[in-house]
Amino acid sequence: MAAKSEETRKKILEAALQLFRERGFAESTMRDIAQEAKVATGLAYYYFPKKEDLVMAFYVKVNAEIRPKVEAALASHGKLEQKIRALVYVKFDYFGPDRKFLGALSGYSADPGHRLSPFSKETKEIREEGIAQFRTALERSELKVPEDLVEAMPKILWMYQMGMVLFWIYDRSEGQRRTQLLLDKSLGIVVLLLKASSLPLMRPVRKLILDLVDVIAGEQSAVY
Amino acid sequence: MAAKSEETRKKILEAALQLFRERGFAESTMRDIAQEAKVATGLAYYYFPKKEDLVMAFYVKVNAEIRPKVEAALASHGKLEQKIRALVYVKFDYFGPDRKFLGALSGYSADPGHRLSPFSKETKEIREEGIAQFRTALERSELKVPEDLVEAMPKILWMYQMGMVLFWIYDRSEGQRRTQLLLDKSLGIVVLLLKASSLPLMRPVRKLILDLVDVIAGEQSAVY
DNA sequence: GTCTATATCGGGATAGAC
DNA sequence: GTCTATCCCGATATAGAC
Repeated sequence: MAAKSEETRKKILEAALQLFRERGFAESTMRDIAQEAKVATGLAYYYFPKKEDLVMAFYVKVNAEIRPKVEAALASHGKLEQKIRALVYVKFDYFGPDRKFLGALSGYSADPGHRLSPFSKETKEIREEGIAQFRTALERSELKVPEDLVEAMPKILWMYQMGMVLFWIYDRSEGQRRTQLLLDKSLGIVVLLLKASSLPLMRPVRKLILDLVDVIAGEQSAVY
Repeated sequence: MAAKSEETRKKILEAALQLFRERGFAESTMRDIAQEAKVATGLAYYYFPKKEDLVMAFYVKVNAEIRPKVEAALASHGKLEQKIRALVYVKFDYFGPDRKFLGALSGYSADPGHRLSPFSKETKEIREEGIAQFRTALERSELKVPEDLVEAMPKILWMYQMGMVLFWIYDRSEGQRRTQLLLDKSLGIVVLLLKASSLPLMRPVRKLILDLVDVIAGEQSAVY
């Protein structure tokens, strides 16, 4: 029975997240975290050998908590555009209080070699789940995705989402209006392009795009 | 006559850059740097109050050193595509030995609020110069840029370059072949799109794109 | 103004007692 | 599993020599 242990672990993680939210990642020391959780510093290290491990735990927690919200978003009626928008807004809503914290993390985002990067090996499972959300959105949409794009299109949409989230993180306009604007103006184009890409006429263009996706998310990459 | 002082400053900066190259940014301590430059730690701080200041000095140095190479690239005959490629390759060639170092810096790249970000206020001058390179490339090209795109197009190309450089930084394939592939495959599309955008037919699309650029590089943003 | 030597503060991480 | 005490090291400040 690991109930007690689970309890302590949770207590520490929660204290960490609270501090991360309040002050940001770098500004929260392991000492502070332990103190906030009312345990000894060493104990925090017992459960989370590195400060980064707290972040990984955060990722996993987020993923679990967000799942039902995503499912609700996907279950909604509405066209593909609405579904994509809903998926993105689930993240904005959920991460609302964590913008500052995410800002600190996004430093790692560019480096696929870093454990905490959304493109790393270590976050692969979470990433796959994120991509799957868009796969589902496409499947439940009015769009007939041509066979050769079935694999790539969810990845492209996931990347699009990541871009939006990154922009949102650093969007200092009140209520992140600029991000909303960007989403409004770009989403239409994106969906239009997806639709256009399905025309038989577009086959050569599709080939080009697929090549690009292959290079970016290619075998040798840390991304896949 | 500040010759002596200049000398010392240069010595420290050079030592720093050497260590940054060899071990990376975080791994080089001010102690190490001072030692490498054969001066006391305090002196390094006298010239560069924060470690970041060494990086800003690096940016400025790079900018000066790269200028003649850029001019050579722009003077070359060849079509727009060749000119863009040449501009990007100037950076790859120059930064070749600094890939690891740049990797550490690119952590800041996403945050426009950070001094060292290529999108920050503090790096504005350098950024403007980078954008101007593409403006010149366009002016000297066969492409007739429609009036309403004159401002945005160099910015778009600069962003494209930044993307390539970022990809290159983390490209672990030997000789960064994957980046070359990506450049080969994407550059053609980019130029094609630029050309297509000039057709009068495309006016509504242009409007959309300009709106997007406005939002991304908008007034409220840290970027402009 | 230029430089050295030394001190301080704080944070991640660990060893070992209970 | 949990705690206390401590280590190690980095950034940075400062006192004061030249």
